[in-house]
Amino acid sequence: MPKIVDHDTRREEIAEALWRVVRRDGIRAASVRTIAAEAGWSAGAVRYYFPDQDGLLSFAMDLVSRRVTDRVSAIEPKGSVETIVLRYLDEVLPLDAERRAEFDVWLAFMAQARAESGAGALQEHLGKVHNELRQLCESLLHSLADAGVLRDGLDLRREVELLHALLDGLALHAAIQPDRTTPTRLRQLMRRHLESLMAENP
Amino acid sequence: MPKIVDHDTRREEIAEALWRVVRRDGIRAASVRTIAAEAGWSAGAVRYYFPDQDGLLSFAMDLVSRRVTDRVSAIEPKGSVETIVLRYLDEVLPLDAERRAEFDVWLAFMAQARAESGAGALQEHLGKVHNELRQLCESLLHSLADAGVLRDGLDLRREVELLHALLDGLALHAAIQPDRTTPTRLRQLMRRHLESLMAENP
DNA sequence: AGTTTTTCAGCACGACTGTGTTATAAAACG
DNA sequence: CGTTTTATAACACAGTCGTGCTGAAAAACT
Repeated sequence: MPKIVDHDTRREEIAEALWRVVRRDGIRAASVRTIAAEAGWSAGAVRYYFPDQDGLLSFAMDLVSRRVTDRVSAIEPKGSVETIVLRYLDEVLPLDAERRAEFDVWLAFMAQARAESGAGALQEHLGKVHNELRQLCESLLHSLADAGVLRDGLDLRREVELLHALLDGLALHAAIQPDRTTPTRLRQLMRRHLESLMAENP
Repeated sequence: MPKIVDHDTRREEIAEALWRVVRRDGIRAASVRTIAAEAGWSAGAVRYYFPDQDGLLSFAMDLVSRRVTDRVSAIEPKGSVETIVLRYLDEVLPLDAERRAEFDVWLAFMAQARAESGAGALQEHLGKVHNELRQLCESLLHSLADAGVLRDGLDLRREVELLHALLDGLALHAAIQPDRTTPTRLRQLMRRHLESLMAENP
C-alpha cells in the first residue's frame, strides 16, 4: 500500500478538516462523509483512522484544547510579573482570526457536550479543560499576590472565579462581535481589570 | 377538522419541544421528525406551522430571547438603586435549573449562528440580543453613576463591556459547572464585582 | 521473488433526512 | 344540512446518514 503513515498526524489532519466543516456549516454538517471530502479522502479512509464518529468528535475537541495548552506552555516567563501575567492572558484570549476560529469550534463542542446526559466523553473533557483554565487563573493571581502588587483585603478565591469568568466572557464576545471587541480592545479591558486589582498608588 | 387553534401558542409549543430535544441530544438531533415526536404530533403537523426547518430553528432561538426579555421587563423598579440593579442582574443570570436549561439551548444556538457565513437569520438575531444585553448593562451602570454611588475616575464605557463580559462568562460557568457555580455563588461574585466599582467608604 | 502488512476506495445495508403532495376528518359557516 | 375552511396524518421521493465488509494497490519485509 501507499507509504507508511504517521497515524497521529493523519488523525490531526482529519480533525482539522472537521474544524473547518464545523466552522463553515455548523456541527450539524459534520458527517463522516463531509469531513472526508473536506480532508480530501474517501469516507472509508477516514473510518480507518476513526472507527466511529463519536471518537472523531471527541478527538477533535481534545485537539483544540491541546493546541491551546501547547501555546501556553511555550511561554517563557521573562520580565516583570505583570507583563508575564499579561502574556499568559494574551495567549488564552482569541486575539487573531485563527484563534477566533478556534473558539468558534470550541463553542460548538461546548454546546454539544452540554447535551450529553451524564458522563459523556465531551462533557468530561469540557470539565477538565474548564478546570485547567481556572487553575491557570489561580496561579496567575497568586504570582501577582506573591509579588505584593495586589491590593489588600482581596478574597483571592473570588477573584480567581471573576477573572476566569471574565476571560470566557471576553472570548465569547470576541467571537460574536469581532468588530467591536477588537484585539486591542480585549487587551485594554483585560489590563483595566487587572489594574483594578492592584494597589492604587504604586 | 379538529378545534380551531391559536397558531402562535402552537408554534411556541413546538419550539419548546425543540428546546427539549436540543438539550437532551444536542442540536444535531433536532430533526423535524424528532421534534414532532417530542411534541406529540406527526411530522406533517409540525410542517403545517413551520414551512421549513430553518424557520423552526430561527423561531425557537427568537423565543428564548423573548422569554428573557419578558422576565426583565416585568421587573418593578422599587427600592434603592443598588437593589434594583441586582434584581435585574438576577433575572439575566441562570440562577435556577430552568434558566440553566435555557442557557444550554442558547449556547447551542450561538454555536450554530457562528457557523452561518455572512448574514443568516440566527447570526443576525444573535447580534441583536448581544447588543440588547449590553444596553441593559449600560443603563444599569448609568443609573448607578447618576445615583453617585460609583467611584470617581471610572471609564464607564469600559466598565459596561467588562460587566457584560462578566455576565456572559458567569452564565457559561453556571452551565458548565453548576455544582461549583451555584446560584448563591453567582450572586456573591456579581455583588463583589459591583462593590469594586462603588465608593470604598460609603 | 514471494509474502505479509498497511492504506485506502468502494459498495451495500437499513435507517433517517427535509420537503413535497394528497387524503381525511372535524369544526365553522351558510 | 351542505359547503368551505382548518388541521392533521400519511405517504412518496430523492438524498444522506453511520457503519460494516471487500478487494486491491503499494510499501515493507523475508
